[in-house]
Amino acid sequence: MAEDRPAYDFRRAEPRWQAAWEAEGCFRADDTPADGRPKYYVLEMFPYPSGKIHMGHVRNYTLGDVVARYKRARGFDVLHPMGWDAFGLPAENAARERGVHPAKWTYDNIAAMRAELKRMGLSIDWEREFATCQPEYYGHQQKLFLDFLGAGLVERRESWVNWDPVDGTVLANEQVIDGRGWRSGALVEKRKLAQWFLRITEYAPALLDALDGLERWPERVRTMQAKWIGRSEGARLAFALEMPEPAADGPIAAVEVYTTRPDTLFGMSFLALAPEHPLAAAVAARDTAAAAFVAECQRMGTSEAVIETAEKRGYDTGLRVRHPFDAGRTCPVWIANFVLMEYGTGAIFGCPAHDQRDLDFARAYGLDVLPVVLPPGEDADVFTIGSEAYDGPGAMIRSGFLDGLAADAAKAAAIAELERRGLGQGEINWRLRDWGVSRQRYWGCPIPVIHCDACGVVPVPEQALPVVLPEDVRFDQPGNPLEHHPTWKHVPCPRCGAAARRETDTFDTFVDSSWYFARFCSPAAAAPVARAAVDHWMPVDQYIGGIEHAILHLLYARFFTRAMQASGHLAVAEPFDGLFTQGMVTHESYRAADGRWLYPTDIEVRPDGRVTERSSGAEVVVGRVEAMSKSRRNTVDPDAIISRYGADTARWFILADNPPERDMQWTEAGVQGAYRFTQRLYRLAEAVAEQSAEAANHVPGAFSAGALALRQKTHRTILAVTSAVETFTFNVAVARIHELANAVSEAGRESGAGVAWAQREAMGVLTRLVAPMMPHLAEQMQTVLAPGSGLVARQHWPLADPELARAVTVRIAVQVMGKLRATIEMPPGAPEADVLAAAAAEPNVARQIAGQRVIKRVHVPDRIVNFVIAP
RNA sequence: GCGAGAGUGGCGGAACGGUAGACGCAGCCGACUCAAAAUCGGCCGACGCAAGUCAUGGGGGUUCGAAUCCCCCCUCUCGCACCA
Repeated sequence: MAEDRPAYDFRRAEPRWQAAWEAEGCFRADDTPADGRPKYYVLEMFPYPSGKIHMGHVRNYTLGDVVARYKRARGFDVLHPMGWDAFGLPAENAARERGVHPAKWTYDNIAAMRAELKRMGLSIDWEREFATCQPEYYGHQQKLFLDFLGAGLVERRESWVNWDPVDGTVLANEQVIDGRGWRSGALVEKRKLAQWFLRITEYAPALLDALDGLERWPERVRTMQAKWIGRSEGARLAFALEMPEPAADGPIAAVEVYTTRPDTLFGMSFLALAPEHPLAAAVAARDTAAAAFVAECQRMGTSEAVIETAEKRGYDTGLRVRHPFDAGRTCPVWIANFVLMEYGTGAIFGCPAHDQRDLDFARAYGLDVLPVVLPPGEDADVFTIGSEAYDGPGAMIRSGFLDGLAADAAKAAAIAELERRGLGQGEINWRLRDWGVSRQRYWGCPIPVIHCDACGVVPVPEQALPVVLPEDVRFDQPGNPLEHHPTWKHVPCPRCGAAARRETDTFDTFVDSSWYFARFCSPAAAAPVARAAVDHWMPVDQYIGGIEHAILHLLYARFFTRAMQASGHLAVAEPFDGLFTQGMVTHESYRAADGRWLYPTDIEVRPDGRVTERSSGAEVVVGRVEAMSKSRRNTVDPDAIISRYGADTARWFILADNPPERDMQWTEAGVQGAYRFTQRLYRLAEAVAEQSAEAANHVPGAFSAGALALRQKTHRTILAVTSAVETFTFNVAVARIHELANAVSEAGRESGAGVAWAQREAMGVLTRLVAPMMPHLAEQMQTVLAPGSGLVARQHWPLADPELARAVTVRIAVQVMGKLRATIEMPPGAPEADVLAAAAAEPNVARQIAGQRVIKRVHVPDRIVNFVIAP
């Protein structure tokens, strides 16, 4: 709890130091710096301006600020900008629900959040700030799109969207709840629309291969991206239909299938089509039951998670396909709700014995299960499949010319045979799909093309950019306001001059966030980027953000950077040299007896441990610790925390609590502990400054044992904290800082030679070690310890004296049979014979090995001795 | 459903394959105080008088030695392409 008159008054100090940094321009960077300092570009994922900053932001920007301030202290020229991911659905929802214009809502939110971020004392170059909803930004994005179009990286084609038939609107996946539109409650349908795609699949091999070079990315993010890109080797083959099926575009005689398991072709028992497959549509055209089934599948929406978790269902079309290797054999053709049109060819062959999904489907519909891969050690005559498919290695059985081959060899043999018969060929396939960027919404960057009846799709000429969103739009009817606007879309064709229509779709907001990091290098440039600036600053040296962006945002940004490279905007292929992904901020949740969620500020913890509602005194149920969310009301307002405890306290608690890649739990007790530490450090600085005033100027000739020990602790702490900051283990850095502060306090209890000097040295080091984490407090400590010596924000990171940091003795653990029996103190690097002798001489050890035969003596220098006794 | 991670005292966590529990929070005891708060000092995994034994989600394995490496399982988290 904040005392009435604390020793360190953060309420006065924090604004004062923020003003001082601002006045001295401490955090400004140049687009193309002239001095020779090495560059370091620190970037946190920029926020969506939702209205207020939340603890996730505080955590993200604290982590980034520690890196930025630390690197500055290490002599780097640091670029640390901030902006706003300002387009998106919530602004439009606010417009529909409250009648406020998206632009006003967004800019008001930005103003509020900027003020909150500034109170955190972040070392940001605010002169580079921009919002993606400004024409000065998105106009350049339109230029990039036109360049990509010119480079062949853009395509227009049809794809499926979620359609709300009542609201007459395309729905985002998150707006589809249990198959119904969130606002209308109407059953959602899938609809085909012509849309713009960026051809990210063109870069699939490059995006996959380059993952190996991203050594400063978390392994798990690289793994997730590799799996997402999903390279697979298999075969594409055609199954001839027994009878061609008439269809609108002419009869369909065969179905193409992509498979990674051509070795299991002899185990095939059915063929399954996606509900959107052309053959499924052809069957549905003449078969009302099929049409009903397809329609039902289409009501599931487009989300893959929903499709794959739904019960596996199918419809037997009555059609049959011929087996490619077995002329006499045919298999039924089903339409199945779990087959995805977007992957492969939209049709699969089912081998239930060796694929779990196929097996579940076969069991549900009584289809054959034919094992063709025999696991090692099994007998072919009795081996059967129960409820689990077998996808391990083995030898082929009941597979004609493949019999006896191992599965791998069988794949190659099956592909060779398909090619010989002209039925198919080996193929490398990618799970990654092209990036659909069209959105039927107002609050986004307009796609800069014009549709002309005569000329087709015509790009907006560059001199006509930016295509600016109209401001006079109405949200009182469903659908896209750009579509309804009386004049905006009506323009002459740039090519022939005839009446034409603007594209009314806007870009996916992922496009906005796919190049902002490049724009930050030269935010005022007349082109998307100034070449000299991006060449200097890119790539981002350290990117920091939530793990939830591990795939989409980071993959799109990687693709965009390559596309910008291909179109000559910059030289690098990869945007982020180092990546750190932080965990979420969580909090206990509270519920009243009647089920209402309560805010942490609504509750009270009684001395007896009971938790009650502040207003009524009624008992409160303490729920799980969960990610902070408005719906559960388990949120803590950063602004309130900063007002009550100060920015440094909030920053310190966030860093001290746990490793930053893990979820952290926000607790009141934790914040209070952090607050007490800020006060304690400041009091310690005052006490040391007072006691050692006369010691400040001359180094003592001699140091007592205690003074020397403190000096050693100080210099070891420099090494430990440096290494902890470098490895993002800030919680360990905090622990080491606590230890040094404890050591300074303890040293104060003796009065040996040089103690005061050593304490002063320690406090000077502490000031600079805490500066990246608690920058305001560090400045204040310095005014006490070394008045008039300038801003800590401009000072160099402390250097450890290697002589003082070196260990004088090491403690070696002595084990007998792997169990600890004693520890011994030895000089580092002591000869093995001495160590073993000392170890064996320990009474506890001697007792354990007396009368036993020692068959092995393990000695790991400076760490451990282990005596192994004969059994 | 598929893909990727995580799990250590009452709590957050520390620990190059080498003394499990650093540091902090909470708690307990003491000092200061008329008293409380703040502050300062001490104790603090479980069982045991002790020697010691047990203990890193559960079960197996590798090793002189496993929180750490391997296999199986459980629970939780993130992602699944129109939330950002």
